[in-house]
Amino acid sequence: VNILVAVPVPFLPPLTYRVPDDSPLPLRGARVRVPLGTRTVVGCALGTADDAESPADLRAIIETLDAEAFVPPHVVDLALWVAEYYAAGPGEVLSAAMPPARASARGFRTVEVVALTAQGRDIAAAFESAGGATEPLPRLGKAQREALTALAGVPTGLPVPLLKDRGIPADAIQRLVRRGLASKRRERSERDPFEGSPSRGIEGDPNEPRADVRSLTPDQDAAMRQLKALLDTGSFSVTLLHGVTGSGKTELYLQLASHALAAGRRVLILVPEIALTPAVTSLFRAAFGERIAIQHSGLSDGERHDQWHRIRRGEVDVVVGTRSAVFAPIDRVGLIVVDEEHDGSYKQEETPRYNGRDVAIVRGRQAGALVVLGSATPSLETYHNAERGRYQRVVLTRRILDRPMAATRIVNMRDEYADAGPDVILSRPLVEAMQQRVGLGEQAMLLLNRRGFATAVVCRQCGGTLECPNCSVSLTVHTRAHGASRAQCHYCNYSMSVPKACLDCAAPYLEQTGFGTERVEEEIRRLLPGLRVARVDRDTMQRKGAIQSVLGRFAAGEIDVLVGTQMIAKGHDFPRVTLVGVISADVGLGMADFRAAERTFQLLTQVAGRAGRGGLEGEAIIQTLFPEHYSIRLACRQDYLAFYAEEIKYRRAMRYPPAVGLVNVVIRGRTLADAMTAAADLVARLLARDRAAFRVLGPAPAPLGRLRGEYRAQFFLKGVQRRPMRDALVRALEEMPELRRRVTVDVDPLSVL
DNA sequence: AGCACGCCGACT
DNA sequence: GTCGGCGTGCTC
Repeated sequence: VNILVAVPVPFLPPLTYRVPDDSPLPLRGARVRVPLGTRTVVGCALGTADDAESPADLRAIIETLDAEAFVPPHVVDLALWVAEYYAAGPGEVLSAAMPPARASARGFRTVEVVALTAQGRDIAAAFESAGGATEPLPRLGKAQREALTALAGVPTGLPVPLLKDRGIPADAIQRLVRRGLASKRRERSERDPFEGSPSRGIEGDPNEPRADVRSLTPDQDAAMRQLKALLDTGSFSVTLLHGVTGSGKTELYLQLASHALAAGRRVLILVPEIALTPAVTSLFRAAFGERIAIQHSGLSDGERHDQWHRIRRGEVDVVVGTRSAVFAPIDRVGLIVVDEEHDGSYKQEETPRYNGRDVAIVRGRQAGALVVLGSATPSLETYHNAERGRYQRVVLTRRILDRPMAATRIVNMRDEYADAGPDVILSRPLVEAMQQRVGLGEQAMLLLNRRGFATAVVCRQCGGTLECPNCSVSLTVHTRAHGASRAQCHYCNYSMSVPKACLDCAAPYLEQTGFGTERVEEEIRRLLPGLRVARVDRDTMQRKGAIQSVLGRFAAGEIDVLVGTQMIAKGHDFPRVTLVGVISADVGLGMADFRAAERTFQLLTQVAGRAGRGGLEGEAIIQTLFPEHYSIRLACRQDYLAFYAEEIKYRRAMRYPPAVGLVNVVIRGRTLADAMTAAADLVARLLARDRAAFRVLGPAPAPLGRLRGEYRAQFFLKGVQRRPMRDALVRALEEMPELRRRVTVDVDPLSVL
């Protein structure tokens, strides 16, 4: 008998293996150890193969690891659906659906660490004392020598990812290992922002006793009745729970989940990446106790592994987690909640490029479950589906306790520039408001979606900007601990010290322009020296526990003003925050991305909702150069319906999603011409197959024309149906196997940059 | 000439 | 992903 096996290798289709007569037949979903090339790997059995179509000389499986299904068969179905829809390999999707492969029972997240062997250290020393060496030195390539030097001073070794950052290819490390000059080992990783007990940290707000929220407002109660009725049908449906920020959606999730459990069905709750703060986690734990599993990105491989098996054994009734939890191995799912369904973190930005929200809907259909999509600012896709009657709609119009929305004020920065010069970062109204609020013992949050100190270094003589040598972007200036500053690439991590003179024309007139969060922090300290300021962005959050520590101090009132990127816009409740400032609402609006307005609207609405969540009245101040832009104007009025009406018009006119389906294809090459030629070739083959079902736009150089040293060409497929686009694309790619390594296919892309 | 690098195709 | 094969170019 022959079986099909999904192997954990990108792009490989299911492979056929022979099952020896004396071996048991692996069931669909069981793990099997199989030979693959010169290695052996663990794959997932998909079922018996059609013997007539199988070639005669098949290799045999080595071992069947599970007597029953390991991955539940319905999750195998789901994974295969995802593989097909997103044009990914079945093996790589199933890897996402399985617990991490090499996890010790109670292990931690691991990294590979390379260290020199005794022999390697001798060689390194010999290289160091270069001229004097009489020993015959081995011939080493540039890459290997760099690795050797990097490792020479560190007897304990360095993590592989770190060496990669320094531009040392994995291949060179492999060569050193094969020569016996270095060795690799696996080690616990220290980089774990959530490490420590997930239930510790900021607790729920003591000012908001649980009993207070548990009794539902009339608004919530009406919504709850509708949701329960839908759940009680026991069949598949999708509901948009459209509730303004602060309207108490989480409480509805909890009660609806209890209702599902009472009916003997299980519950899957998906949340955005950043949302699983200790506060939220403890809320769910308090409600469901032991029979809950919480999965977030900070779990170690070992913890993930343990939880997976707990769920698989049926010991868990509620799974709360980020996008990959959509593959959780639970049975009898009756309710799937996708909280903040519009959030970008549901989309995986590497293969398989699935959207957890959309996969949740497919899983709901498969399981006969109610799928609840919750948001204050639904994605255009979701609202469009609700409008067309494909989804139900349940609306929460009022905030709990009838709290007013924050008063929102727009500051036109053109006026500020006219009055106070072009270097203004904080407008006078914002500075005054900060001073006043903090004076009253309240707190402020300032948001700017741009890291770093300055966004560019410009030469005043030749007008050139300091660019990344590997990517087509300008370098961002970051200040370091000792006051020194470095110019850094946000895409490839390249960094250099800020030069004193222009690299092109040697003129010593370099100017730093544009500002990021670091500069904002400095500006507040300069203008309001008494205030206690802290910053939250990817740069300050490198250390584990850093986020929790800063947010904890902010919650405790030890910080007056918190500056940050959108990391601070989500998921946290700080009752004493009465002022939210948006430094530049225009970041993003200028981008050549059809979702720019939607993202801006969502962010501003969300941010304005941050202010005044306690008993105090809140205010939001939004600085912008385009006060008349509809996404800014309507976000200030918190008018989703008007925004939707405006935006959907634009999407229809331009034929962008949700009016059409979109597939983004990026092709990389060593030169732009190389990438463009390959892209044009692919497009020609696509159109040769099918020129009726979709339109092709491009190819054209990608907006980020060069990335990590490679040139990128891009084209789009637009069509009402996804299938013909995907089919034609997959077929055309099969004709050009040499492109396999250079192509990225993104079905339903969120970002097209 | 000998070797390392890096690209390319194969993997059932 | 990972391996081996192979063309190209560097260095002795």
